[in-house]
Amino acid sequence: MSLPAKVSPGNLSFLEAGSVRVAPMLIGWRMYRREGDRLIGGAIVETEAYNQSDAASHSYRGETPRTRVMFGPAGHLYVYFTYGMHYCMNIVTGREGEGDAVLLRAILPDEGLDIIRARRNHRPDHELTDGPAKLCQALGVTGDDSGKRLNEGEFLLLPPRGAQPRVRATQRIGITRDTHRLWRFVLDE
DNA sequence: TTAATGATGGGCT
DNA sequence: GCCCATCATTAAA
Repeated sequence: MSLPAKVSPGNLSFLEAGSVRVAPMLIGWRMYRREGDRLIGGAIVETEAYNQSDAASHSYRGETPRTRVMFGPAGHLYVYFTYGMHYCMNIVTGREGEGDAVLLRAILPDEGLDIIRARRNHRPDHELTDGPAKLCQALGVTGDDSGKRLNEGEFLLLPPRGAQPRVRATQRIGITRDTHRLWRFVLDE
């Protein structure tokens, strides 16, 4: 992709809706990270919604130093460290103070594949970015990126290339509370 | 193909 | 001290 230095990112105000509404809308949008003159990333194919009413959410027990950016304005990255070795990235949604975010669980990479393959230790292509921590590893995202705002240069959230794809809702993965909610959204072939 | 398990450290009770 | 919004490896079938 030959992207101009100055992109026109479009209006991200739709992120101010609640995460349960935004998470399915994000399927098909494209997340890229700019490293020098390279772009790394691709289309989002799996998301999960989290909010403060939700016992599985980091924001459930209120704002803490860790979750501060999750309670900030929409359109920022919330990155957390988990299981002693992994990072996961979220897009903050909703209104400031709500503690609302969408976890990015998987993308279909289409830019920077050589870099992604190297970072992912040359695993099979279908295992490069098919989990939240794999995605962060592939894009080189760490806790240092938490709080960064989208579409200000380094992280780009771009609209789908074609029509909005079909989306399927399922139960979320890897949580132990509020598991009944159908707040995981995947691209429906 | 699926199932079980160890790695590893910050956050919070 | 317990709990993870996980992953890669190994084992079983």
